[in-house]
Amino acid sequence: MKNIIESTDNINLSGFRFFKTLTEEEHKSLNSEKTCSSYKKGTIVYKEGSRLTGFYCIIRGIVKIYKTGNDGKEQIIRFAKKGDIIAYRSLLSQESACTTSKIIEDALLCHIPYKTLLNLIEKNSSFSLAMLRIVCAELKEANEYITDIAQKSVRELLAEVLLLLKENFDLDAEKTLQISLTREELANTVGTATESIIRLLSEFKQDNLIDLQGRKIKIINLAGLTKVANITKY
Amino acid sequence: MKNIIESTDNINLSGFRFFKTLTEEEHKSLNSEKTCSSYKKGTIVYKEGSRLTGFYCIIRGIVKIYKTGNDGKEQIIRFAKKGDIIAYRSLLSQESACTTSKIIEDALLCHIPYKTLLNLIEKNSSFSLAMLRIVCAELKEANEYITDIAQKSVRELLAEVLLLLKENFDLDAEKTLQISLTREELANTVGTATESIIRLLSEFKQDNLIDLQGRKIKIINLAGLTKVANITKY
DNA sequence: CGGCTGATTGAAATGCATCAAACAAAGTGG
DNA sequence: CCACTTTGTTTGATGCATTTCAATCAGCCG
Repeated sequence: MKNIIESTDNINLSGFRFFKTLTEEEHKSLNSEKTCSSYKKGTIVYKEGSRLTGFYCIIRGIVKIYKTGNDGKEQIIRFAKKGDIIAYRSLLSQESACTTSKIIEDALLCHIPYKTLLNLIEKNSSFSLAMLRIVCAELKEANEYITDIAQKSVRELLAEVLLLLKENFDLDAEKTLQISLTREELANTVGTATESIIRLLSEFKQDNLIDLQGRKIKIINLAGLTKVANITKY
Repeated sequence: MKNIIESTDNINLSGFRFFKTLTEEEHKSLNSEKTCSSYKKGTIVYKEGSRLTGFYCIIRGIVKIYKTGNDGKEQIIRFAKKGDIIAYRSLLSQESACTTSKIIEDALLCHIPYKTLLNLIEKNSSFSLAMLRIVCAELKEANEYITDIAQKSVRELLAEVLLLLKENFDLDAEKTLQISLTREELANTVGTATESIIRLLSEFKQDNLIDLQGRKIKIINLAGLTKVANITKY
């Protein structure tokens, strides 16, 4: 476990939105039953097929969650960041993990045991409802992504993914996307070939929609990108 | 509401697996608070954007759940049958419906008010857990579908969809798929053009994987179809 | 019978994947 | 600290699966 570089047990989860509904009592036991660890970029938190002992709450850093297709190709399902929880789906279903999760930006995660989760669900109906709403929100996004991936061209999809990343990870003062992905990771999100991503990105750059410097992506024409993405909402 | 042809309030929901965890007391109030109605093929149960007052449990019949893409094309998310519940996702999130659901085989549905659902979640933690597991199961399938749709060829996908339909709706003694879809509906499930479905189906027929008689699809070579679908599991 | 929806086939156009090669960057070990 | 290996990026050329457009046909209903 050389990739877990420090053990930090003085984290308090009470501030995270996910645990808003807990009583003081519950907060106490949650904070004593959790285990926080820091993870280096590249570390795998859990693998497809492994048994899970709990779920994780992300204190900081970014995690990519992906499935391995039948041809071994990775399909990125989502990126999780501060405040998000991961691994809860398979845990609740009491199945082996059906995704792999990998740190893509140095992270601090809290592990919360299954028993603690079950206890909260049993004792605190507000928590259950909050939990239900989280799963429902993720299901909604999954359904929307199915629709997009099934109907849109790679060009539209890439533009949309850039916009989604912007929503989730924001831009800095120079409009640079605050998540750094390889071209291959972008390809594995969109479900296309790395070369296609490269070509489309440089087309977007030529069209003055974005600017590129290595892995840094600046979004310089939001409206234009939205148009390319063929999005009606927002 | 001319498409609701009868009102049947003598249905007892206690037998359905979804309500297994309810106490006798809860069964009673559930059965008194629900409203059952019969729907003709073609009827829309609820539309994208509409406000929901409750969710539905399917007593019999088949319902297709779809989203409308930005170009107006319908993307079928799933087919629901006896014992399944629909509309619960948007209801729990307290949002307008983000899918449309349409009867594709004459159906009998029970409407269960939001209040009743909330009450069950509040009072019965076993029910909450069961509910959570249902949403998690649907999320799992959605994630798997994302991976397939993003990575597989239309040919592989169609084979897989036929197999999924077989799992969910079975075959009769003559190996005929017990769900009848138009070519367009198949196309809207796979996310492709109707013409592609037609061509691929007749290729499958030529390869003696399936047999076609109008909308009836017979699966005569399960192993072969599985191979075409490029599936490792099962 | 005409009108409508769904199914089918053909031909042409194209978006995207694949393969190949070269290059850049970054980390490793002597 | 430099050669080496590895990993990621880029560009070009080619092929193919799938879309699109067009036309015809079959079945069904009022």
